[in-house]
Amino acid sequence: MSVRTRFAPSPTGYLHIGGVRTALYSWLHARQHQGRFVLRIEDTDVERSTHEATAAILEGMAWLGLDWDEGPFYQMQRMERYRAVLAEMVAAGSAYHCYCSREEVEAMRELQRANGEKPRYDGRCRTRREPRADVAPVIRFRSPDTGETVVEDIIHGTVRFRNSELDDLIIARSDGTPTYNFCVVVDDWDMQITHVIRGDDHLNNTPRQIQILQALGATPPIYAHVPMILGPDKQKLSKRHGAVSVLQYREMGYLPEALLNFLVRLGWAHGDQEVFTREEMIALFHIEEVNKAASAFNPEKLLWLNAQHLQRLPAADLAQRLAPYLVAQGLDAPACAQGPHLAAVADLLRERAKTLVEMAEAAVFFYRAPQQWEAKDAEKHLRHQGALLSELHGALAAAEPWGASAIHAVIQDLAARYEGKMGKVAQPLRVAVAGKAVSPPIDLTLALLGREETLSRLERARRWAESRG
RNA sequence: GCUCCCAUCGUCUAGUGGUCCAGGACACCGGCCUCUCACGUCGGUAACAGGGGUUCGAACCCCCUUGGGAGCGCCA
Repeated sequence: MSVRTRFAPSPTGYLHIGGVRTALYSWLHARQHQGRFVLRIEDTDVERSTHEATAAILEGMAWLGLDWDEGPFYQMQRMERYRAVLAEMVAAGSAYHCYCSREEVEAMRELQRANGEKPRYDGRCRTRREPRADVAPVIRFRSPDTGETVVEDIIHGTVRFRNSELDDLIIARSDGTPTYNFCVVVDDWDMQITHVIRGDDHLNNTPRQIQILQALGATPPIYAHVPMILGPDKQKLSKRHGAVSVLQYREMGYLPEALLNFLVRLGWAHGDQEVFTREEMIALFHIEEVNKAASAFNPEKLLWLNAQHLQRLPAADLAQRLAPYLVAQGLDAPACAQGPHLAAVADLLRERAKTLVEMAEAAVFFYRAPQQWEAKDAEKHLRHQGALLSELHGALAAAEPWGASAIHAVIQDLAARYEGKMGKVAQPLRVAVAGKAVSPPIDLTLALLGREETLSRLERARRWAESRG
């Protein structure tokens, strides 16, 4: 049988980092087995589900390149099917109507808790014959009282649950809508999911789902419960840890492949390899090698990985990814088209930027002359340098042909006359042109900027220096 | 409280009974490179939670303790 996996988020919020990792593992598993990856939206919680959340999930998946082969399926559109299965189960006696009020059940649980027991429904409606006229019943699954249910988990191994621990759970609300544990089972069954890969917070639900599957006469899928991702402080990952939504990472200038690479390594390793391409992940990842322990999210390592992937991107590709971030810096397309070739700029900037946002910030001066110089840098490198700037202007105006080596020669010649240090010349030049004391190598920078723009910026700096004495 | 899961450097991990006085990566600290900032490179600090077993031998197997997490919803 060919592999079929699924990702089944509920649209009650953004697509978060933890969800992405289980999606990634499921996707990877399907891809490496030439299987199918199914996307299913679990929207049966009408109260909390929103269209915005659904849209954010789809957008996040698309950005990450986690493409699905089937779906998205929406559970709300499968109500008829659920009702039919529910009716069959009631008819077969594997489920029954329960007329207990919420208050009654709550009182029951309260008492059990007081006695130090695990709160559970006692099954008092199992044998009820007559419906209560004034209450809309829920439907409960009739769970076996004896024996045990065994989960064979790819990651955790064999996990045993005594059936006496599991009570008769509600599978349909009093308004007739089915609940989570029931929907997943029917869906995974109908969609012929072979491998259920999900967070290990679901491990405790699994025996119940297996029991329902058995009552339905279906064969349970293979389960893999992956550990959770914690915040850097080892606490449950939440908003106070900063970004948890994938789309925020896009905003912050991360590459999807870097985020995926980071996530795949959280709980899994392939020897000493740290950097993986999408193809390598598909080829090398194995769900059975995933760790059992939860792992902490490490933002510094993600940043480093992002830099690694920035390093490896072809220049043209890099430029294309960078463009939207330039717009965010206030540069429009025409402005960029007039300046130096973006691929060349990006290529120059890549090894000193860890995110696309940083790279965009560093790229701005190539397309827009600095409005003012960084005060400290101007004070240190421009002031009293009128003569030097003037000489530089003259020499660069004469440099032939305009290019890094000619520019380099100009700087060297001048440096020989200014204490012999390159820095004595390069720094004033850098501040004049870039507006600050940090930029890529100055010869390469000027070569890209162009002679005309360079001279005009130099001239402005010279006037400033002379006006300041 | 009950049930289930988990436990190697600060963090991500390698390690599946001897080749481990525990390897790699991020971060951190130092050197080198250098026109700035970075990149790169060389080196350093740093861990098998504790206690019992099993074994000639345990990071690796078993048990207990401790610590962490999850579940116990007409949420998913």
